[in-house]
Amino acid sequence: MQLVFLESAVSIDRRSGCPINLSLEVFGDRWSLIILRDMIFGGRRHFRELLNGSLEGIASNILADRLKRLMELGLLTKADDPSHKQKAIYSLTEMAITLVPIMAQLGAWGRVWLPVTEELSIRAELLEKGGPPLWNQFMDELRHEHLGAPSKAPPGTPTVRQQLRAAYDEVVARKAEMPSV
Amino acid sequence: MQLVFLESAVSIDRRSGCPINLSLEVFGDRWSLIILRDMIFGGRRHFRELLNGSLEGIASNILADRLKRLMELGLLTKADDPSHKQKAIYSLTEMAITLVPIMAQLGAWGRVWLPVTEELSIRAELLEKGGPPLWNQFMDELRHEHLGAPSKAPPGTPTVRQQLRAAYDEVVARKAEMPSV
DNA sequence: CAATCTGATTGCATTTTGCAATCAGTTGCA
DNA sequence: TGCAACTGATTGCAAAATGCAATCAGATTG
Repeated sequence: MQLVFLESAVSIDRRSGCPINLSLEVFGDRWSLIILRDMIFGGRRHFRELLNGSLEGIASNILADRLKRLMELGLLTKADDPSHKQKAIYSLTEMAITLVPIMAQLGAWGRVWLPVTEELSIRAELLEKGGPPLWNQFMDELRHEHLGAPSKAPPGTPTVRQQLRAAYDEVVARKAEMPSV
Repeated sequence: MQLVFLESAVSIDRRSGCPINLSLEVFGDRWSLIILRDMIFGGRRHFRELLNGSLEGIASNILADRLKRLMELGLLTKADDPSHKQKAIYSLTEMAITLVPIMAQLGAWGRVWLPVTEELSIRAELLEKGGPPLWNQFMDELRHEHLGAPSKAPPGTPTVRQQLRAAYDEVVARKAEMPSV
């Protein structure tokens, strides 16, 4: 940690000005992207939701550290929850919302080459098949949720997250019916 | 490190079967993707080329460790160099070649949000503008280079790597002419 | 007023990382 | 023949990151 990064208080190495290197310096660790994944696809906004909801079992000190770091890097913001004076709501910034295409490509690649489970990869499959139009719809929904942007969705259309959720539930239900398959 | 990963000798945690998580377990570190970037975009094939050529200055023990790991994960293969009995040539596998879209998206995102330098981001810009057709052409070229696949390129067309290199050289030349801009 | 829930923080042992130095075998050249 | 340079690594060591368990104080609920 040596050079000041942008105008924020976070410092990162800046080993080089290569975009791939700089991106790696932002999420080249085992947890940052997992947290963002849970916020983007799981809709989690609170510390406890992220702590207990994650399949991978992040430790609370690491979660606290990464949330702080992601805020300093400009990927998250934090606000008070009106319903509970100690509760904080974390929001994605535009910078984080535009990670959706990267998440989609990562998911698509992992689905092909790594030992994914069916119920957890159905979402990646849907996202891949939907392509950039679906990614854009999803990003618009996230802007509505997290940035208060006006919703562009025609009323009555299911949200992308609902579609992903429905596909997941369907696989889980099918697997429960036919446990041997 | 607990569970055996695929059929290889490498073991990784398998914290969950989520494709994004598994992808992160493959390159959720600061060096693996840098090495693959230098092989894909820089055309590097030897230990020394990777060691001395990288802008970020990887240490030799880390390079050795990551090359071994990437081989065990199925992203690289190693072969003897006929010209030198101690020299090894590293090749990308299909698994690694299909990272091109991820690299392109990472580069595009980093170019927008991080303090990249112009000469290092021109390639990301070109790759973004070229879109999937250019990515596919590039992947075909890599298959030809690394897997011995027949070349699909019409004779006389510049390779994608040549195009990227030319764009980089142009920026460097322009900046040398007008150092104040 | 006690139990529970909130978002953390602390201490500590283990693991991973990164730098510097070093290694033995191979090659090129005088 | 001899020796320097180059090959792909390996080793030792200090520093940093990680992960677990315990703990915290304030807010809310029953």
